[in-house]
Amino acid sequence: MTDKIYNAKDIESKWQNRWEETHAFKVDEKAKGEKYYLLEMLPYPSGRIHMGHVRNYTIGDVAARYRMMRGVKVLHPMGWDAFGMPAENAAIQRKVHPADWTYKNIDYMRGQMKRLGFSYDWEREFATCDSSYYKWEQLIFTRMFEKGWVYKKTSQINWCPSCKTVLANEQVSAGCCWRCDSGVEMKSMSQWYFRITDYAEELLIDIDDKLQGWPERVKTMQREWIGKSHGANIDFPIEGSDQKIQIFTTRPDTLFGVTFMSLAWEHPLVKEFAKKNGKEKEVEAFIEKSSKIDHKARLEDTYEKDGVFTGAYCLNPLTGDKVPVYAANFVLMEYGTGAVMAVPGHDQRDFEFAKKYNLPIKIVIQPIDEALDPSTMDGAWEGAGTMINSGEFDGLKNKDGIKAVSEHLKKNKLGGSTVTYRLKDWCLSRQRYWGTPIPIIHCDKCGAVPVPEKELPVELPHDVEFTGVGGSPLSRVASFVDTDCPKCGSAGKRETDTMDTFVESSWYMLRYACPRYDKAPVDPKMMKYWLPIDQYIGGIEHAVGHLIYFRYFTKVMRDLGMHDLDEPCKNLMTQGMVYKDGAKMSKSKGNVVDPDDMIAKYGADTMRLFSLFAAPPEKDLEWNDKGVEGSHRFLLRVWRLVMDHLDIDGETKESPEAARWRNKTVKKVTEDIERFHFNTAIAAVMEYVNYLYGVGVEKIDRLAVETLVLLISPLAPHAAEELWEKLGNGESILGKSWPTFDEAMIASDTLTIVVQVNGKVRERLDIPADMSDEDVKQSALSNERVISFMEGKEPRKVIVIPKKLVNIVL
RNA sequence: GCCGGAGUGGCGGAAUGGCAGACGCAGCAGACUCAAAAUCUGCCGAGGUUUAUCCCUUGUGCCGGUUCGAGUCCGGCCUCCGGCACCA
Repeated sequence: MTDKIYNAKDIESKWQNRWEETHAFKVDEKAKGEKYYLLEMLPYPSGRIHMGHVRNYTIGDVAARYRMMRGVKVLHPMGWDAFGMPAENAAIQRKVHPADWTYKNIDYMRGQMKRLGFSYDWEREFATCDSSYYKWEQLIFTRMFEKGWVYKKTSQINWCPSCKTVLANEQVSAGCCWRCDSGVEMKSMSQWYFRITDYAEELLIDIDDKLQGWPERVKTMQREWIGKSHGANIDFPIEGSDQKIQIFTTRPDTLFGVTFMSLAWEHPLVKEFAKKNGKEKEVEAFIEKSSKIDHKARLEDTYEKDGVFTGAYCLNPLTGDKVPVYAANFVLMEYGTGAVMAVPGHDQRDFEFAKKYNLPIKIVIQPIDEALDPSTMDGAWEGAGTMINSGEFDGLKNKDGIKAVSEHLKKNKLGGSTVTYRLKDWCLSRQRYWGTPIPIIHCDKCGAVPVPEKELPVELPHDVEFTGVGGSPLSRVASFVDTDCPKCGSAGKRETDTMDTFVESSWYMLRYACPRYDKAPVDPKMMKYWLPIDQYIGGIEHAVGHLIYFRYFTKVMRDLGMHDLDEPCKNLMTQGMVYKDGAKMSKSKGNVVDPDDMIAKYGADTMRLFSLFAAPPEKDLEWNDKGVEGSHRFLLRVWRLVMDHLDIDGETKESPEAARWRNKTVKKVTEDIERFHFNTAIAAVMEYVNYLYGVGVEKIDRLAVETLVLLISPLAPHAAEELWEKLGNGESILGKSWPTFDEAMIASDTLTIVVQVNGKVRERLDIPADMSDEDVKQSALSNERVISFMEGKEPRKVIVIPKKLVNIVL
C-alpha cells in the first residue's frame, strides 16, 4: 500500500494548494473572536531564503497556527523590505535593472515560503519598493518637513568608501560598515536628518513604562544607546571678548578645579581663536591631523592623544581664574557642546593631558582617608569626597555639591542643570538609486520645497545608468532632476538622494493593518483595531537600529495626527542565529545549508521540526544533519502510528493511565507553545508517542490518535492535515480546535515519594495519592532501607513536602 | 574599563529551591535478516564494588554562604559570548 508511505513532497504541495484555494489564512476583521497581530521582521529579497529566515518564520508560524486553532483572529502578514544596495550592485555588475532583479527575487522567495507552509495572509503582501507604498512614506516625510522635524545640515558624517554612501550611526559597527564591513571614514557633507533627538526622552521613558514584554537585553541596549546623562551647562567668558564658551559637564562640583579648557577640533571657536592670536599654522596642522582620525581608530584607541594651544584664555565664572583654551583631539563635537572644562585633578583624561603639556593640577575633592598631592599623584581622583578649595562650597560632600553648584550657576545666570543624550539625529539621505526618492525640490528663490501631496509619489525613473561612481545616480537623469518649483513656478531641481532603507521598515507594521488604504499612510480605524503588534519576532541585531526607528516613527506619525498609538509592539522575541560547524552560515565559509535542498530531501515539516527542536528560540542553533534525520524519523513514527489506527472507532476505552498521559501531554504542549518553548513541547509529544508505542497497538483509541495529530499540527502542519483527513475527518484541521486538558485527570491514584536521609535520596515509596502527611512520614520512618541508613539515630527533624518528598534529618 | 547573558554527559539540550541529565543525536549490545538498510529492544556522566539487572561514592566553571535540602538563591572569583566605551 503506497498510501501508507509518508511522501512529504506530495502531501505538502497538496495542502499548500488547498490552503491557497480556500484562503485559509485570510483574516477578516468582522469575524468573531479576539484579535492577535503576529509579525516577523521582513526579509530583504536577496534571492533565496536562508536558514535564519526558516527559523524566524517557523517560530512565528507555530505561534500563529496555535492561536488560529484556539479561534483567535490572527493577522499574520508577510512582505518585502525591498529597497537596498544589493539590487543596485547587481545592476552595476550584471546590467540587470534593480527593479527587475528585486521583483524576480521576491517571486522566487515567495514560492519558497509557500513551500514551507507558512500561514501568511498573502492578500496583504506588499514590497516597500512599490510606489503605492513609498508614496505614503514620502507624504510622511513632507509632513515632517513642514513641522521642522526633518532638516538638512552639514557635518562630519560616516562615509562608506565601498558602498559610496553615508551611513547612520546605527549602521556603523566597530568602526565598520554594517553591510560590507569596510572601514568607515569621516567626511563633511550636507545631509538630511530626522530630529529623533527630540524624542529621546519619550523613547527612554517608554522603555520602562510600555515595553514590559520586551527582553531585558534589548531594553538595556536601547537605554545605553540613548545614553541620557545628567549634568550642567556652564558658560565660560572669553578674555577680551563678549563671547562665551559653553561647556557640558556631569561634574559641576569640580568647577573650582578647572585649569584649562578643551575644545573639539571642529568647534567654530578654534579657528577664530587661532586667527586672533596668530596661531593659525599650529592649529591648522592640528585640525588636519585630527580630522584624519577615523571611526575605527577612535574605537581602537590607536591614535595619540594630543592638542594645541589656541592662544585664547577664558575665565572661570566662579573664581575669575584665567585658563588657557586648547583644542584637543579626544573631545567630540557631537556630544554635549563640543567643549569640555578640564579638571586634571579629577578626570583621568584631563590628568594625562595636563601632564603632557605641563598644565597645573588643582585638587578640589578630598577623599575621606587620603590626602591628595598633585605633585605625587599618578592618576586623577574620580571618586567621592569632600569639596575643598571651592570657596563657599568647601566642606560639602561632592554629591551635594553637584546640585549646589548647579543651583548657584542658575541663580547667577552662568549656566545650570541640563541633560545630554548620546543619541544623535538620524541621517537619512543616501547617495544611491534604489531607495525612496526624497520628495523635495530645490528652488533658488524658495529654498527646499516639499513636493505637494497631489504630486506624490515622486517615482524612481526607470532609465538610469548604473556605473557605481560619481554620486547619486539620480543626479545624472536630467528628466528627473529638472522640474518646476511647486511654490513659485520657476525652475527647480529635485533632490537626488534617496532615503535610508530603514525608513521603510519603520512604519510597515502599521501599514499591514490596511495595506490597500488609499487616503493616507494608515487607516486610523484599522490601526486601532490591529495595533499594537501582539508578538514581534526577529533577530537581535536590530536591537538599536530598526527597533528604535520603528518606535520613533510610530510616535512621529502619532504626533502628525495619523493615529494615536504610542508604541508599535507589546511583545518582542529575538531569536538566535543559525550556525554550522561552529560558525555563522555563510557562502564564504562554505557551510550553508540550503532550505530548498532540505525540502527536497525530507520535506518542509521535517525542517520545521528540526529548527524548533534543536534549541530554544532565543538561543543560537547549531545545524546538525544527523539531527535533521532524527526529526524526520520522529515524523515517520507518528505517521506509522496513525496509519495503523485509521479504522478505530470513536468508542473511548481509555484507561486512567492513558487519560493521564493524554491530558498531561496536552497541558505540557499547550503551556510550552504559549511560552515559546517549542523544543520541550516537541519532546513532550515524543514522549507521548513513545508511550503509545509502548502500550501496544490494540490498546490505543481514537481520542489518543486524534489528539496526537492535533498537537503536532502547528509544528508539522502538512503531515497533520493529511493524517487528519485520512482519519476520516472532512474539514481541514485548521477549523478544528486545539485540544483541551482536564487537570483532574492528570492526577494519579498513587504517587512516588522520595525519601531522603540527611538530604540524600535513599528510597522511593509508592503511596496512595490521598495519604496524609503524617502517614507518609510514618511509612518513611518505618521503611527498612531508610532505617538502615539512619544508623540507629533518632531523627532531629522530619520534613514532609506533600506529594513529593520526605527528608529525615539526623 | 562599564553593563548584560551564559557556563550541566561525547554533542544539542531538560529540570515552580525537592529523584540532575527529560527528549533527541552520536555510540555500544541484542532482536529481525542469508546479508545490509530500515525497524524494534536494552545500555549509555565519572569512580568503586559486585558482575544479578544489587549497591556505594562523587558529579551542573571555581571558592565560600543561606537552607532540612542549591544546577536553581546570596557574596567573591574564572572563562566565553553580546552590547557600550576618551560621552566630559
